[in-house]
Amino acid sequence: MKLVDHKRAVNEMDFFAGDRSSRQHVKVDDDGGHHRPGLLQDQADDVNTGLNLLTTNTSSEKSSQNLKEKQRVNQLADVRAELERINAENQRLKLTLNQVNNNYYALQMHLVSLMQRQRNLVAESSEANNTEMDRPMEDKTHGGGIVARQFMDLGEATKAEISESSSEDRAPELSGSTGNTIVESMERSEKNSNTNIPEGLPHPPGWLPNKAPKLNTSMDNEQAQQTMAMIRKARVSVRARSEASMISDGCQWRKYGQKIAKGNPCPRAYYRCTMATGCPVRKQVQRCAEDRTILITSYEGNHNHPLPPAAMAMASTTSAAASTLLSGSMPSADGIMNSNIVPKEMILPGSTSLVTLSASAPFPTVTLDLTHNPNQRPLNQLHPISPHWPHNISGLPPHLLGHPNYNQSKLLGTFLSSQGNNELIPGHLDQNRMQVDPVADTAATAAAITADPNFTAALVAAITSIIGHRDNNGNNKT
DNA sequence: CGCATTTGACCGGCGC
DNA sequence: GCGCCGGTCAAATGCG
Repeated sequence: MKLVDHKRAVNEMDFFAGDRSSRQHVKVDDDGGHHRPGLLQDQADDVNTGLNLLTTNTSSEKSSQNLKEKQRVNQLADVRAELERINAENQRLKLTLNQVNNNYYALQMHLVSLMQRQRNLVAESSEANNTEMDRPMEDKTHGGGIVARQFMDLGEATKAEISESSSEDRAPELSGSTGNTIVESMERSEKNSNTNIPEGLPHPPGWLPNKAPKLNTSMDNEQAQQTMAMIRKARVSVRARSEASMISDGCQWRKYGQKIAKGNPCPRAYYRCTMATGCPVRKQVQRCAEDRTILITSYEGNHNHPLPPAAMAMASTTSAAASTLLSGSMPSADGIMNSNIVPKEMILPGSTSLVTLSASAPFPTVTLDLTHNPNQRPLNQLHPISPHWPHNISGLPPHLLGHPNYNQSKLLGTFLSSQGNNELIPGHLDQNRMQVDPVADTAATAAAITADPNFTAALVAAITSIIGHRDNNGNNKT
């Protein structure tokens, strides 16, 4: 019995899944309502026409009219069914198109990074490659400076890529394009790239690799771990004036804790994203001690699920900002903040928002200050617009940064590669030198990070999304 | 009754 | 080792 049912079901499936022309032939029989596959529309019309011609008395006229009406109803039903089918097909095509787009951009990113690497190879071919072997021990001997050193070494990251195979480790990533987050892609990278460690590159115990995801180096797994850890730790804070207890960012949050933090009488609330089970994103909400009308919201982590449009801007901003911040050649947060080259705060062009790279936090933090009005710009404000900012990231389609499913490690990697291109970054950056001044280098990078038009675009998108949820008085609508 | 929030306890990191 | 602090857990409580 079940077998028979199954067979029938399959037949029906085949019937509806048939090609369009045969589907169009499906008709509902006038009297029984039975499906009559194979009956052509024009044939039905022919029947109809014939009946009309034969009508000579009123009863047959009535019946023919009924038939006509029934046929019209049936035609309508057919059209509706066809519409639904086309809609379904349209949805499938949309999904396919999205996947193709993702793959295309992934490939584009890969190509750009390969070209970048090739350029670096050519530029450095004349220079001696004599520092790679010593660096790990050197790192080890710099007591207490491991983390800082990780950032310092970023400047030399591209050099390490010289002797490395190019695409093997990245291939799975590229073909996949299914990763939603940096973390996910890093985890995949970790799985894919932990073999064949060259003998010439020892890994002393306690040695910590560069933050930069070189993606195809022999130290990929360690670096991936480091980067993952940093990305998990990286934060984006948003300061906004709001009377509401929470700014609306389009995501669903569940409160899991509240604390009175030191130095602020206002309690800090802890939320986790509940839009998907296991989503690692957390956020903290706290009022500013100095100005209770200012709400400070900190985001941490990357969503592991697609986001509604309302949440996309913010989420992409947090992850983009975090990855951008982390991918920059920062010697350390302190290195940036202590540098007299790099501005501590910058105003986004075209907006009144303040972007701060935080040094005090134990992890990299980008703060978007939306509380300043145009007439109250703070000190140290700059407009670091750089027309020469690496085009391989600014050339990305704007929606890419906001795409929740885009594998952001590619942005990370490509962006990193761009750090080594001295044609593109004006000023202090010259990564092709063997000796890189880490302070000047990273200082310029930090400045350039914030000057990145795409980064600012993402920030502006986030700001817009927030402002869109606030009324003229700065209060949340929700 | 189920779900969300509250709140005290607990844990790990860090500085002294 | 100890205390402080930030972050998280989980039982209790509240609410629709």
